[in-house]
Amino acid sequence: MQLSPRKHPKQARSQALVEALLEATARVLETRGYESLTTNRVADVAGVSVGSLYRYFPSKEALVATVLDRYVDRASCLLDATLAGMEQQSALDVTIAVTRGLLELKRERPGLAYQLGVGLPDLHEFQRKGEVAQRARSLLADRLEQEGRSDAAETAATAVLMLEGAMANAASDPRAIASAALERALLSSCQELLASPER
Amino acid sequence: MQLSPRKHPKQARSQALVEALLEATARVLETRGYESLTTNRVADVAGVSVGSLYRYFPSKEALVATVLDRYVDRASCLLDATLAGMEQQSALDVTIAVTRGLLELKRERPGLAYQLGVGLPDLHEFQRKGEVAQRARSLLADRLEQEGRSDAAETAATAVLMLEGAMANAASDPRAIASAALERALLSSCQELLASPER
Amino acid sequence: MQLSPRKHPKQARSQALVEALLEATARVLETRGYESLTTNRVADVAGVSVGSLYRYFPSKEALVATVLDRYVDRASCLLDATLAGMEQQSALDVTIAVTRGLLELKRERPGLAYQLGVGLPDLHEFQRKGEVAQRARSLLADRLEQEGRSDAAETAATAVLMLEGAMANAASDPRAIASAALERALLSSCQELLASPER
Amino acid sequence: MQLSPRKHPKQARSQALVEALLEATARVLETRGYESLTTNRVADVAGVSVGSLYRYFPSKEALVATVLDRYVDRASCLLDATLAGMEQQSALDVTIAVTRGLLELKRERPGLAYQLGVGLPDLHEFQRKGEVAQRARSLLADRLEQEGRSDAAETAATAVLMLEGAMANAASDPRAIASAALERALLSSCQELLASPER
DNA sequence: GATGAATGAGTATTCATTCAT
DNA sequence: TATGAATGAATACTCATTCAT
Repeated sequence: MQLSPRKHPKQARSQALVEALLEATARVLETRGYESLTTNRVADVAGVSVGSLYRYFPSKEALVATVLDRYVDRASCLLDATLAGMEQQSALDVTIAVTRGLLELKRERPGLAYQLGVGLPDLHEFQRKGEVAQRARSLLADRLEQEGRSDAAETAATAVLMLEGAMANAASDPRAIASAALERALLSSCQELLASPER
Repeated sequence: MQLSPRKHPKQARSQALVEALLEATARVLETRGYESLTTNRVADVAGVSVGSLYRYFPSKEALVATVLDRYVDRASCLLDATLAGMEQQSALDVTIAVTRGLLELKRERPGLAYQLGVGLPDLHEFQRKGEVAQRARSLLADRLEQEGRSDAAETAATAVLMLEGAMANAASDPRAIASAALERALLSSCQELLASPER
Repeated sequence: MQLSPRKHPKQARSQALVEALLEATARVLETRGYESLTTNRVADVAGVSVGSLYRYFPSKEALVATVLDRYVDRASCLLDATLAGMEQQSALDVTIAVTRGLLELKRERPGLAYQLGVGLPDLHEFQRKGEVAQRARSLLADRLEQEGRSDAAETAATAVLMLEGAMANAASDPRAIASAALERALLSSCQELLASPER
Repeated sequence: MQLSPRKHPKQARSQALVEALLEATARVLETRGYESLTTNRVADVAGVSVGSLYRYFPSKEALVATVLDRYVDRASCLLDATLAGMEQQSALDVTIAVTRGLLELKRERPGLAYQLGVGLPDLHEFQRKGEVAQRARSLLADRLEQEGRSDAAETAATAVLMLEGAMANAASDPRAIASAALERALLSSCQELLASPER
């Protein structure tokens, strides 16, 4: 019996393949956009055959959807993590913390953030795209309501849409998304929107 | 007796056809996105044959580019019109006025605004997409510099990116783009970003 | 009652139209070749509408076939005219005379001769293309037989094919078709082929 | 035990496919002409899908150009081979030898020879069509000059044009191209044109 | 399992032909 | 009758997906 150098050779290989494909997809998305993403190109970049691609992903859309899923998962976890220790804090503080986190996330791979944020067609398979925004919206609405805001839902929706749009758009320019000015601007708009009691 | 209802029957027909095609293009864009826009579909929706489409537009891209052009033209004129009577006013006031104008424009056809804003691939034919944002950026930067802001360029870039992204994203949801809260939020973020001297 | 300036105004106009179309067809053939000949291009060059083209010619092929017909007719008449006064002369002399005549004809519009000779696809409508050659062949064969040649048919076929091919090909280069050397060469090959009793 | 019937299965298959496509192209050319040659028809005749055609040939023109290339290559090699042992011989003898060789080549597939010779439109991709004729012309001109002919260039041009045209045209009729009379006629016209000092 | 050649439905575009004005 | 805008079948080519090796 061998000293398991790898848990499950077969599964490990599969996993590596899947990873290579997802990374290749992300890279093609960043460099060429969804319009130019073909399964053959992805397979090439990943260094595997198209056949292998189709062993692990049933369609081109499923491939991209998985990249999206992971991104959404990370953002969603980040949301959870941020929320974790902030049960007692204000909607504004939470929003600021979340915004900072998401900004940081998007700064890692601005091109990918941009393409996943605004470059995907509206297909059934890509529904999760809006998931984080939705969660953030309802979370924020709840808090605002707890804080006695009567326009909680509306304000939350607005804030999320604004922040998301601004970040996704800024991600089209790596320098813009990285700028401190953007961060300041986003945070101050949060403040304006959330800090004060409604007028 | 009617007052010449049509100047030139021929031209009127051509014009009607062109309009029908552009409107069909806009509709297909709104409902299916660029990815699913085919020349045959546009011709179908316009109620004409593909051949007619190609009599007036040399390519699919030219067709979409014309829809884009018109939109950009309207936005650009709006920019000019807004600027016209505001030579003496502050960067903030001008930005607020422009933002209101653009918001109103995008409220007309949110879906179209969304697709033209973020749904087009980066083709040479669609270069004008960023034109208004660019003009707005340099205009704003100039004003800010006149007002003595040392971070004029950066602030202008940030403001435009934010506003543009926020509006385009909000346009994906007709109710969001129409909401008064969004307008308030955008304007207050303008205020935050532009009103005060840098800190 | 008017002093008929033109016999039949209507017919005259029609005739002018037909001529314009045929000349335009010839010109397009010369300058662009059959591959690039479109009915719209011909109508443009003729200065009339496509609709008018189709009033007088049922199809693109019919149009080209008519140009071909006229050319074949001219060549055929030339053949008749040449033959007319030569009933008593040798096969060689007749062939030389005919060759000279055809050469002269092809020198008028080398480009057209070339395109009609070798540039047309093998369509049913263009069958007359080979007519002159066929007539020449049988005529020549008869004479040779009268002169006692046992290989009359074969020799006639060979001579015609050679002369026709050589002339059509040479017509691709206006200088070549016009050269005295070509004429000398063609005539001497006639001599070689026809003058002597078979060996 | 077989002696490696196939070196590389993969390569062998590709090669077979390419051959099937080229043969199908030649056949469609022979039977229908370039005008009627479509990629789908070629693929059908070859018994493969259009997609496969495009795996090996980037365009319809490239496909036909390859058929042409092979033909031109064969003719060009034949020219070289014929020339090889004839350094000391007369222009006439060389021309006769080359003519005989080309005639033999064209007799293999008269229809293909005809279509490649006169049935292709003047496209950039088909430039090699005139290559053999050009080489023959300059080769012949050189020899004639060495032999003291003052009209070397002109005579060479005429001879080549005549022979080429005659052969291509004769190839339209399998019996004609195969006939001994044609060969005799061509050779005697060479003789006439080249043998004697100019008159 | 992996491969990549093969497939063929789908898309942009052209052009002969028709027909409303 | 003349016009030329409109039609739509046909063609070159692409790319997601399959399957024989």
